[in-house]
Order: sequence, then C-alpha cells, then structure tokens
Amino acid sequence: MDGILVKKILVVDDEPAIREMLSTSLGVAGFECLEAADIQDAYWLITDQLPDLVLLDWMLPGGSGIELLERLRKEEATRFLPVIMLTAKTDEESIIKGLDMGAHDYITKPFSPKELLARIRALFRSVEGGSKREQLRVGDLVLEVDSHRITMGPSVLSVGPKEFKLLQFFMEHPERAFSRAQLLERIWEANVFVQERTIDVHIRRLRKVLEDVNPSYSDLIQTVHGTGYRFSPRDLG
Amino acid sequence: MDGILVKKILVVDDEPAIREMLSTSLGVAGFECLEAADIQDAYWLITDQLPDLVLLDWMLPGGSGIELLERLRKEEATRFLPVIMLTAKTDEESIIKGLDMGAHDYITKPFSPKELLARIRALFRSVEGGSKREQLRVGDLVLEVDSHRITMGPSVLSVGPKEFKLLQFFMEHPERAFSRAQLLERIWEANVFVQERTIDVHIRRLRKVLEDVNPSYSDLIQTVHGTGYRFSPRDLG
DNA sequence: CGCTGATTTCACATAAATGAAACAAATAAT
DNA sequence: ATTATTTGTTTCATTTATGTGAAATCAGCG
Repeated sequence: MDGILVKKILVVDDEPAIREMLSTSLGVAGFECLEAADIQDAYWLITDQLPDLVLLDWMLPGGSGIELLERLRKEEATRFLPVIMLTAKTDEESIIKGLDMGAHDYITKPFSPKELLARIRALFRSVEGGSKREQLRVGDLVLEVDSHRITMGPSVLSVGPKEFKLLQFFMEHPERAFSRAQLLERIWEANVFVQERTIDVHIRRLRKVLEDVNPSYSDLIQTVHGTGYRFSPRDLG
Repeated sequence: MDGILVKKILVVDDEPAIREMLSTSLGVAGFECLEAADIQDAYWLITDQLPDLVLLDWMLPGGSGIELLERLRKEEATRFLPVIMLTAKTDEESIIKGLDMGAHDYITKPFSPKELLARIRALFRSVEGGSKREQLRVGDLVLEVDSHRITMGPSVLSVGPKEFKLLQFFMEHPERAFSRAQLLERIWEANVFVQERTIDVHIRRLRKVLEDVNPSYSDLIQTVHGTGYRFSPRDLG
C-alpha cells in the first residue's frame, strides 16, 4: 500500500464506450486501469485489488453508484478509499449528496479528460500529502526518505534496510498501535512467511540504535502488551 | 492541528461583496472566517494565523492568486495548506493550471454556495481522513482506540489488555448494567471457560487504576447488586 | 440484630508475552 | 572466493498478565 509506483484506478461505468475512453486516457497518463460495469463487479474488484482510486458513475444497473459509495464508507478497509463521482447528474442536490456521502470530488458529464486528469493528480497529491513527505522528523530525529538516511543532530544513524522501513512506517503513522501481523503486512513483501517474533528482533535493533545515540529516545517505540508496538513521539520531553 | 474545533478559512478576493457573502455563508456553516483583499494581506494572514483552508481568487490587485499559491507550495510551513481556487476563469487551461499548481479544488464563478460548502467539507474530510483517531472520553478520561492508550489529563494510565478491553467496552456502552456472563462473552475469546469471579478481579484492577489517578473516578464502575456492573459517567461531579 | 448470599480484596500460582542474545542462513559487497 | 551485512530463527531469562481460592467485607432482609 505504500511502495506502489503505478496507481490503480477502477472505472465503474455501464457504458463500454466511456470505460474505453477513460481506460486509454488513464493508461496514457501512466495509470493502471481496472474496469467494472456494475456494482457487483466493482465491489469485487475493490476488495480484491484495492485500487488507489475509484471513478464512479451514479446510475448503474443493479444498484446506484451512491449505494456502493455508502457501503465503501461503512467498511473499515475502504473507509478512506478515494472516490470521484463521474456522472451525468448535474443538479446541485445530487452534487451535494455525492460529496457529503464521502466522494472526494464530483465531476459532471460531459467532462474534459484533461481536467479529469488534473483533478486525479490533485487528489493523489492531497491524499499522499500528509503522510508521504520527503523528510520525516520527530524532535531532532530526521529520516530522509529519498537519501535513505537517518540523522539525529550531528550523528548519523546506521540501520539495516528493514529497520529503515520499519522506522519510516512508524514515523508516518505515529501514535498508533500496530500488531505484528499488521507490520509484517505493510513492511514486508507480500506472500512471505516470517515468524511474528521476527518483528521483535527488528524492533530491538531499532531501539538499540536509537538508544545508543540518545538514551531518552529509546522508548520512542513502545510495546503495547498483548497487541504490538506503537511509535509515540508524544511523550518525549 | 488535531484538536481544533472551529476551522479557520481565509477568503482572498478583491470584491468586498463576494467576501461578505462568503463570510456570512461560511460563518453560518460554523467556520471562522478571515478576509484578505490582496496577496500581501493574504500572505500575512496565512503566516500569522495559519488558517485551515484558503479560498483563493485568481485575479487580484498586486499579483495573481496563482502566484500566491506557487509561493505557498514552495514554503515548508504551507506546503500542504489546503487551497481551493474560486475564480471566474473558466477555461480548461486555467483550471488545469490551477490544479496542477497545487490547488485542492477549483470552483468557477458563479458558484453555488451549497456546493462550495459540500466541497469544503469533502476536502476537510480527506485531509483529516488518514489521521483521525477514534477516541472515547468521559470527563478528562480519554481512551484512544488506535493508539491503545488511556490518559487522564497529563497522566497516562497503564492497564493490562483485558482491563483495556473492559474499559473500552464500558465506555462504548455507558449507563447500562451488564452481567458477568455478558462481559465474559463480549470481552473474552469465545469458548473459554473462566470463572465469573474473575471479572470481579479485573473490575477491581480497573477501579484501582482509576482511583489512583483520581479518587473521584473510582466509582465510575458501579456494582449492580445481583446483576453485575455498570459504567456510569452520569453521576460524576 | 444476626443471618445469608453476594461482592471485594488479597496473595499466590500459572500462563503468556516480551526482551536479550547467540546463532545460522541468505544476500550483497569487495 | 571471501568478507561483511543483513535477515530470520531459536533459546532462555524476565517481565507482565491472568485466573483461582480463601478470607474479609458488605448489602439486604426477616
């Protein structure tokens, strides 16, 4: 969910012509495109492929797009999945309803493909904006994503790749307890089988490095007994 | 950035009439409104007040809105500050330019105030989306579900996993008596055989932790003779 | 009151989770 | 090919959490 380079976009529309048009247009722009003609297909693809964005028509056979949106917002896994309504319903009431139901943007047909792309880019920017920064910092602990470097004041911390990813993940999601399973899912490659206790070891290594440089930073990574670990800048001096 | 209740919105437009209209409209919707008539004022207000959102006109005296946007995006402090372009420039090229320059949304005049509000809500939702933490609170007792933490004012309460679940369950269902059997069913794993008396002990432990931090909170968990226990915030001082 | 059953409290045994360290396999670097 | 680095597993020590029994206390009631 983090290291994905090519974004997957799901187009949900019952008209093949529109799907076709969007598909090529999105493809040219460098996105990977999935298609669904009705709600069932769409829902299945969403849960299976977890796209990065859904372009959703309002009127669909077998249930309206709004229903799908409503359902997505209710379920934990898709609560924050970006959705752009792309529909012929242009009346103010529908627009407001769509947005208030949880759509991130609402574009009316006919639309300009270029504008659509610009809005998609804007959406991805804002979604990633908060978390995906070049530089993550907590106190004087600085993690530079690009240069792959961790510094603390004058000293440079040297950690292994796994520890780096681990720390990056933690710094992107502070104040939140993660189970070992979650950490494995999100930091390790998919489909690898590693013991959960392995996490402990990497945690230990990370803690040690932090501790060596500044003892008070050692409990930046806290254990949550019975649950997992939490990165908590909060209770630093 | 988290505990802000009333969002501040800065309206940047050179026409007093439009500012006035937006100001009242936003005020009614529960936002706090700042106004600026030109780029200088706008920039000053932004750095000084750090609003949560900027509604930005394109054509302004003393420099275009786009210039301001460009500047905001360059500076670290305002890189992710939400901006909605609100302008009479309706040509596709301008829209795309505005969005690609870093605007989160682009609305053309004349616009529907209701739609504007819906878009503002949508924007705030998506900006907060990732970081929104679920928390339960009673008085100054706060249980954060995600971070798996319980605090009371400045002090952090340390409890075991079972006690945590117990308190979470109680806080989710206040003012309601539960039998020990019910509590066992809902907090313990299924198919485990534990004495009902065990509940009492965990209740005791929870009470003790609460009591240690604030004596008056000790009878937040009340015993209902012959039935079980009840979490009752109601009769606190 | 004095009885009865329910509840609280405590101390303790057991179980479970975590930390630390050493080791071996895999991988990359030289 | 050799060396260093990284990664994952295992083991054992330690901490923390959990459940139980028994005594002490409490609430309600004739």
